[in-house]
Amino acid sequence: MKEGPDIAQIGSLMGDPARANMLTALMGGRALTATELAAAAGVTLQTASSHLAKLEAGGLLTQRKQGRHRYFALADDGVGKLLEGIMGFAASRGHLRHRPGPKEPALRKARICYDHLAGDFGVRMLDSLIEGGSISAMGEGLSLTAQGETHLGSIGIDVSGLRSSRRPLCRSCLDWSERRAHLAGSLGKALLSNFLDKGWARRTENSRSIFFTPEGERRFLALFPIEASDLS
Amino acid sequence: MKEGPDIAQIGSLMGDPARANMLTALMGGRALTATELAAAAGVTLQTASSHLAKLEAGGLLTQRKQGRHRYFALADDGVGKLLEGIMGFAASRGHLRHRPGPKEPALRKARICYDHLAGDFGVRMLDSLIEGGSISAMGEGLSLTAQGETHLGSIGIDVSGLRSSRRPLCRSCLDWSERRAHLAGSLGKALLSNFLDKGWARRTENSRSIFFTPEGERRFLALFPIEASDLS
DNA sequence: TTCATACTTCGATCGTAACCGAAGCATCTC
DNA sequence: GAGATGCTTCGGTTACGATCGAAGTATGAA
Repeated sequence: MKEGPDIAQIGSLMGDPARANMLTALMGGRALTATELAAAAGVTLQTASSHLAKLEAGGLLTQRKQGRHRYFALADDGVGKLLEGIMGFAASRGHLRHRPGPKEPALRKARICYDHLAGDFGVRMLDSLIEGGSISAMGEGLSLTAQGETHLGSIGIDVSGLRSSRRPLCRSCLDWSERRAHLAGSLGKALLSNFLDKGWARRTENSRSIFFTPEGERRFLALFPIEASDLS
Repeated sequence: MKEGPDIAQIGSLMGDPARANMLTALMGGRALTATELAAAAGVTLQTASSHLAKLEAGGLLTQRKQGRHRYFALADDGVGKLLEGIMGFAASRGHLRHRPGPKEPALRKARICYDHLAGDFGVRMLDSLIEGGSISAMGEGLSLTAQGETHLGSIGIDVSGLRSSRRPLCRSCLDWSERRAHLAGSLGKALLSNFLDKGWARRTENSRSIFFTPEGERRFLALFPIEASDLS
């Protein structure tokens, strides 16, 4: 009866609304200070501090001191993957915090999922890469083709450099808003960075949504075309 | 701030030890009555009833009335997948309920993971199928080869029948005890059923562990050989 | 040094939810 | 029908943990 890993510990860590809000905020990928996280969770600084200590002790967060600030971030991309998995599940059961605020549509269109692009744009990008033969899909697995390596190289992605990292190049990640897969892994991260570097898009403050400039959106859509017969 | 799916709801559902024990018990794959689950969780029947109602309302469980019994089971394999994901994560962070009881080694050797084989034997089986060319792996994706279809057909697995189901044939599932992948999906389920039908192994009462008979174990190991140069 | 900012620790309050006893339904057996 | 079993609902207790005020520590600025 006392066998196996303990679900309850991490469950209760994520089960508190304040902590869940903090984790969701950190899914934005960048490290945040205790004060910022307190604001995101809607609690005072003392309370936030206590929550953050628990999350860190639980192995979900890491802390980095920098001057008089303490920056917190998700411990690794395993945490991000887990959170996205739970979000997808929660969405599938209708557990939405659905006061469909003004930022909601922007979030569905394009947002950051830990370190890569998600939402409508993220799903479209992967679909287009598969249709164009740059990525081949097998079950839940994705792999970059030789053609894809050339293609992405021409955009400015150094694939061979990514290959040397310990992290998988391509991973599929279930998108909670679209209920379909988008591209994660080091390649997904590199692509998003590429768009941000080129100025096609930028992050927004205090939200996980990604804002595409009109020009950036035009170029993105041109770069990742999809079949007209899209039924969604 | 109030954007996206609500992690906290399902987090708190799994965060209570009694409920976590119930869910873990149901990972055994078979439906259990309220009384059995109360015993598994170590609470009285009234308390269990309340927990079960919450889990059902949260979409994690389904209920089936049969006579004066009520059988509860995981709502679908999405729940199983989620739970296994969390177990793997919890194990990776050392969140074990580790009073390494007498049943622990048996659980690591062979256990049921919702509906398929996990543990050392589960990992070995997948490794062997990949080595033998029956399954090809690409990233996290798995697919059955033509050779594999013939091979498994000779054991008595009707692959074409499985293909017609809506559920994916092959899926990789991260094993929390071995920290490597084992085979899930409808094929994983069919293989386990096959072993049970042949009498090679049987389920144990009140535990997720799978007991192999000496003869069954011999045949299993012969059927799924692995390279001698196994470093584990 | 003095003051301000960032954060943690302590202590006390308070609400919620887990828990069980007892009573109430439902279903099966005889 | 009467009695047993399986489970739910109700009511009241209890304990845990989330919360914040206040005080304490660390870092930086003046």
